[in-house]
Amino acid sequence: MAMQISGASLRRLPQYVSVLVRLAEEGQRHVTSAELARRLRLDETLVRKDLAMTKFAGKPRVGFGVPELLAHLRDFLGAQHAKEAILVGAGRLGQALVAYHGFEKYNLSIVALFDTNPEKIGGQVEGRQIYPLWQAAAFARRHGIRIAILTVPSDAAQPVADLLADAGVLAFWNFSGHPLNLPDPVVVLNEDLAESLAVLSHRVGKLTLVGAEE
Amino acid sequence: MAMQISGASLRRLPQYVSVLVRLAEEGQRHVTSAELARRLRLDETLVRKDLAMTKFAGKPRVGFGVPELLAHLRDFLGAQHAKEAILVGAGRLGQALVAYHGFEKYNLSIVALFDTNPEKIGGQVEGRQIYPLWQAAAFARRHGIRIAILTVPSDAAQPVADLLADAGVLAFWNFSGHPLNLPDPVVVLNEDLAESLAVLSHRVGKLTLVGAEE
DNA sequence: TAGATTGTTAATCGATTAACAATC
DNA sequence: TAGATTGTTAATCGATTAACAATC
Repeated sequence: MAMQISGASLRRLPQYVSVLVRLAEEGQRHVTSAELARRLRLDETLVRKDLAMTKFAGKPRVGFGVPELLAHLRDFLGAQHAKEAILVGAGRLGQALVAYHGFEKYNLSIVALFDTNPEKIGGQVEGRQIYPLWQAAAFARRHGIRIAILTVPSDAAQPVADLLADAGVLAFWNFSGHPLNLPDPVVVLNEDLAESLAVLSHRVGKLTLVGAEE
Repeated sequence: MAMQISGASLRRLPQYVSVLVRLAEEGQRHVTSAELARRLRLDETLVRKDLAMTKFAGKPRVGFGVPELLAHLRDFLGAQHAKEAILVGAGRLGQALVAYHGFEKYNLSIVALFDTNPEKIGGQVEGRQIYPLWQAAAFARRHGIRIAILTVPSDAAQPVADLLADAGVLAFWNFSGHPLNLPDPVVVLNEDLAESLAVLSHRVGKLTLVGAEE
């Protein structure tokens, strides 16, 4: 019992949140699963299942309370606890992530950046200091950091992750493209642009064969 | 017949490519499905199925020819045709993508950037010119651009995509976080950091409950 | 030949969709 | 009450894994 929510369901929750935000702005009090499904092009049963997984109950004949569901989902998504993260690799992608304001919704803040480039060290990005990489593990240990965002070159990913895991980091958001190998309780979320690009490239290849018109 | 390859399989192909590149550098001539599976933590049957979907045949008792399979997969992933893309939204994420050199492997080049910010217009990123947004559709039409990368704010995503689709763009790589609604032959690949962050945030939330030690 | 490894068919698993009973 | 909508159980679908026959 207490069924674990699937990754696929979890990925849909932010989409519900974003629709609910719009509905709340429009002052709508309730929404049906059919309406949510229509807006997100999902099956309405799937919507009810997803919401049921978060333990939120709707009302027959009425639907789901918009502000209540919104608050509930935000809470469920871990927005209740403030979380601090460090970012390793202050290149363009790293800087783009620091500037991305989507984190705040999840109560996640990037408190420091680390890099090996002497020209970057000592600088700031969006008000956060860039420190030398060798200080990262000690920083994580001292501040009890549990989350690290890796935007380092792929060769550096595994050694950096090992160091940080030793220092108590429990979750890695890995943009390096190199799959990480870490002991069990550690959470790794791999983000690989090359994978997506493969899908796009292959699909476009097919289109251009078909679309030989003109 | 001529079974369509699944998105899940397609996403694994770049991983095979990256392992094969390493094996090729080490001078290894052949590799077994078991070895590929071990390195990527997959089931070996899955590896054989994925490769079979691309119509590449291995040799019993020997395995798969490393250079041949590498060339075959690159070709299958659409690396055979040069493809030109434009990028709309020259913010930090857009600039990070322009600087990301993974595209080249797929023979995809970003030929121009577009933005509404007058301070950015006329500037360059990695040698590519930034033009005013209102010129994007005409540019796409004139140069026969088939691929657009959207790194615009979420409100702007749909209207920009509509304009570009009208101008003949067939594929969108959408980083805006706003799901796009486009007529059928058009390929849309949504990349949503918020979805991934939801997964991470929820998993970390669980960990910190358990990890109440210390 | 014998045996390692492929390629493919069958079984399992998990996620989505359909059907429908419960509820306000 | 009647009927719209939820919540849940059953059916379907697709992807992964297991079993095994084909092959060099």
